[in-house]
Amino acid sequence: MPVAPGPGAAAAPVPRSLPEATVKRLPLYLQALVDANDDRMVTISSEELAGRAGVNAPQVRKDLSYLGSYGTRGVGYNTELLRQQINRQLGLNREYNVALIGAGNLGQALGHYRGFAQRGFHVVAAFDTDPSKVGTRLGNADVHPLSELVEIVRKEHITMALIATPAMVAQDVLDRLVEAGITSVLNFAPTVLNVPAGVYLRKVDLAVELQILGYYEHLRSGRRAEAAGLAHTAGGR
Amino acid sequence: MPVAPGPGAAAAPVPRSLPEATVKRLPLYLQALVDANDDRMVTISSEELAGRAGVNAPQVRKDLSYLGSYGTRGVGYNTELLRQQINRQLGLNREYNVALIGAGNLGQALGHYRGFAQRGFHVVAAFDTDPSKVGTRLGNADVHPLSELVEIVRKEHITMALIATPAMVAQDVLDRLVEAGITSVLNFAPTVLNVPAGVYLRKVDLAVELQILGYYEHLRSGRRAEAAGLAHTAGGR
DNA sequence: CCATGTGAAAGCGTTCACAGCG
DNA sequence: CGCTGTGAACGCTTTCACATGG
Repeated sequence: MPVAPGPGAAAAPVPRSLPEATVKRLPLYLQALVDANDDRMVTISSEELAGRAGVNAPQVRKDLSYLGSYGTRGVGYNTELLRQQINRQLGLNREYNVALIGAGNLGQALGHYRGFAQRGFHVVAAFDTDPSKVGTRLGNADVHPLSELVEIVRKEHITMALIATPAMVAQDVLDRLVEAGITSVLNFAPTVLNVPAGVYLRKVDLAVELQILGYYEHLRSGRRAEAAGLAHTAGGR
Repeated sequence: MPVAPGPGAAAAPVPRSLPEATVKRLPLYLQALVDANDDRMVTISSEELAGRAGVNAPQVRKDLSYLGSYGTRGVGYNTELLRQQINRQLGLNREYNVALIGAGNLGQALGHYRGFAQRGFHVVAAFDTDPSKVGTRLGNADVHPLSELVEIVRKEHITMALIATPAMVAQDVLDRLVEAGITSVLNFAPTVLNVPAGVYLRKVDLAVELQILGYYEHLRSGRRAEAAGLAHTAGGR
């Protein structure tokens, strides 16, 4: 429905809006394609790609159809071509400068994580209020006092930020980030944050993930007890 | 894809199967209720709860209706009662023992994270192959060699695991966890893992989160460039 | 009178079956 | 002939409007 590439849109209809669910899977396909390339595969079928990405084949074909027709019927997709197309769609053919706020447990892990730089996301500056952390080095970034945030974000052309602070200060930090002109934020603090329109905020809550896991564990253990005919008082545990 | 709820589970008293989307939001309501309790609120409306959880009011009411009727018409929900009910539904009225595999950057952050224990998830043992890490302490857990995994998991009654290893070894680690009888796993390694039926596997991929963020950043910057003469006010939320 | 609880409608996302094309 | 690309069916989620009951 949103397709029909009009006349004149020959080379690069790049930023077309994709379904959110598809966007979430594209990085998986990308990784699978990189792996397939390492395995010297020149072409790959939707079936094979699906297996490597952990989804099913019709899903892969539907998702890829949103990008255009980059496959060859009867053959499959050219691994390298498809990789480039997904890379382009995701905007990964350029580099991003990222700020990291909070140099505690999680902040340190994020600052040292190599997976970010490998994909073009460079943590170029870290911030913390703790004087004993300021001045230290975190991965490739210096740890600055929070008071310098706005200044440094602008000077270093930072467009994205990771919030890894305690929940209490997360909203204050976010407000400063917005003031500095940042438009994309990944929040690891377990709290709801408010952003003005035009800023994209995404949340990762590790404790929530565990609680979801706990629900299914709980559900299953309840079923196991029932299956054994032990409605209640199912011995110990 | 992981563990279909499955039919046949009719009216069971406590562990009734909830829609997956609802399960993901219950932890948010829980946190909002704890906060509201701290603010001395005895009752709370769906409107107020929605605001604190970052969702909308009809969504809250629909979600809560799956748990039963714990509200009072014309008044709202009793904060403490609702908190208990959600707690019970999520299976958080008991404690879980958790294994942490991988004591690198991310593993250390997870091992020290206090949010887990606060919610009843206790990391009681950590594992790593690196001899320099084995024997050290990580939060409340000792770091053991990976070879002792099966033995210790059984001895410590561990039912859940966090995989924070390099992608290369994640499948091997998972196989051992399954062998040891673990049924719920949260995987932080950026790779697709295969589990037998009956084991619930959930994945958190930090690089993927950043790539999704990058897509929307890219999309927006493309739009800004296009916004030469087209007055198209932001219609987002 | 007010906010909950809920059918019904609308909106998305996934799955399917097969037409289309190399 | 094989695998892609896609319209259409299906199922899950969200939204809405309002009947319900304290």
